[in-house]
Amino acid sequence: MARERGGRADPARTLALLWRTGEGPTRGPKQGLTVDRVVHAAIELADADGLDALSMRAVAERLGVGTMSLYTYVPGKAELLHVMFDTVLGESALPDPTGIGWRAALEQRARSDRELARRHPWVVRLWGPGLLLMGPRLTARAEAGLRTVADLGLSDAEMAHVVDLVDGYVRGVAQVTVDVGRDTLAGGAGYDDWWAESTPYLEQLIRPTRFPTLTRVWEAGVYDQAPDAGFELGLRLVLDGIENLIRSRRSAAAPPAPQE
Amino acid sequence: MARERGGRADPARTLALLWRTGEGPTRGPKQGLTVDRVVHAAIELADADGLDALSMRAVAERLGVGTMSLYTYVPGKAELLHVMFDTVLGESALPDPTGIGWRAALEQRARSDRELARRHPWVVRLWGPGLLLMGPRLTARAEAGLRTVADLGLSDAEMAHVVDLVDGYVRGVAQVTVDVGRDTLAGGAGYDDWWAESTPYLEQLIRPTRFPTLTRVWEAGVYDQAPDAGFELGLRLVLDGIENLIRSRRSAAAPPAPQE
DNA sequence: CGAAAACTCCGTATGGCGTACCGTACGGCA
DNA sequence: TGCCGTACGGTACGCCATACGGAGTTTTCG
Repeated sequence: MARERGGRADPARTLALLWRTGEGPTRGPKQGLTVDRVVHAAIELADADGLDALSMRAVAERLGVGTMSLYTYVPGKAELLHVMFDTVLGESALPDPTGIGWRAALEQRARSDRELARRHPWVVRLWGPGLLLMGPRLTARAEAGLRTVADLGLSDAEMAHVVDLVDGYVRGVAQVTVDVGRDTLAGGAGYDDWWAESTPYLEQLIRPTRFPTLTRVWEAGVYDQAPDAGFELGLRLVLDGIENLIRSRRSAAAPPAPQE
Repeated sequence: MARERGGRADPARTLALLWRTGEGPTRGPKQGLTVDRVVHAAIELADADGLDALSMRAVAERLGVGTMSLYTYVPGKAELLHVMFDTVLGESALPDPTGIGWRAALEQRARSDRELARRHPWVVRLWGPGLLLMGPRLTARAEAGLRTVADLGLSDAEMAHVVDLVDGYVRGVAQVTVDVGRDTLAGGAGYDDWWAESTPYLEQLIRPTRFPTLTRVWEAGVYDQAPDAGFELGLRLVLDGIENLIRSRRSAAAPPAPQE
């Protein structure tokens, strides 16, 4: 009939895992591991060898237990990934706008996220796409983000969208920056290897006649820069856009207020 | 010694596949399929059942051939995904700024991409993260994008960053919008099912005392909206930011020039 | 105090995947 | 005509997540 409770795809069980609610068993042998040890082993493994190398076997081996023992602590791999994600989110700072203002706070938030993505390249593969479960850290992030832009004259929806915009921007840059390539790339060759080896062919295919602007920009060396060279510029533009919005909302609320 | 040429992870072979350069064999039996038929079968399959259901076996079955026959046309699954991606990119329009201006052109580009992501939810999983190979459509996109913001007084690098900013924004929204959940979600339950079933637990965990701003916004119903409700607002802010930049560059270059 | 119940650990097995290998049949070219 | 490169595809290998069930351990209850 209904799916067995306590198993996989059970919101109650998964949320209890994320929030570390739920008491352990009273009967039976002592547990040799903890959820935390499992999660941290998985995180270390993902940091070292990438998400694609993260298998239940590998995690179990690193912990010196049988593969199936992990399923005592975690309902399945999907849930493990969710907990890994929420755990590592805790490393990103949640700056308070009091004193420094909303713009500086959002900027710090963005930079902190970017460093998180550098430390743990695999998070960007879990962050953007797919369902995000509200674990304690993600919830704290959401609260802090909204608080940053509260009391600026924005509507509730606008507050949420503005924070999402900044977060999404950082995620987008991280996705092209971070060497996720290592995971995805066929053959195990590095990003630079592939790029270097394919350049001669590309230069033959991308003729200046058909792609004049692109070749001009290419030859100007723009694509030789680090792929996140535009991070600062983009962040500034995004924040400028937000500032525009805030100013317009403010001036609408308070009639006598010349701009600039 | 060196990896066998013509095999996998060979840039020459992969690029030839993307650009449809490279002549077929002269000897041997006639080929029963074409690269195009393979790619389109794979695209249909991904559209219908999601990326996770896309296996070489499934593609072969849909085409009525043995699994291994696919490897005659395509070096491996990774390369097939690259070709699928570049193929489907061709569906997105590349608006010309002449007449309508750069802002309207970028806006159309953004909207067109968003519809592409709706038609083929799986593209957002290939788009952002990982290495993007310069196939013909991606190249055309880059050219068109740069052309849109050429001659506005921006530097070459700024042109590239500005286009990337808009593209990245759309990708970010698409990633949270699109029902990628179907692929990733454990247990096969729908997004709404999961959300509905987990809400009571969430409301117990996310106490108003600890997360006052979040609960206020939550209770205002902001998160009941479609997840891409902020698309229009965010796009406007991003374009505003770009407009700021362009204006500042213009006024710096040409001293006596009233706008409009 | 003994037995049942609840629990951990994990060996084994199932069904998926990508793809290497190789035998067979084909067909253009010498 | 015969050669040899090629297409096709069966089989097999080594991964993966994980279902199932047995053996051993601890708590609880009769």
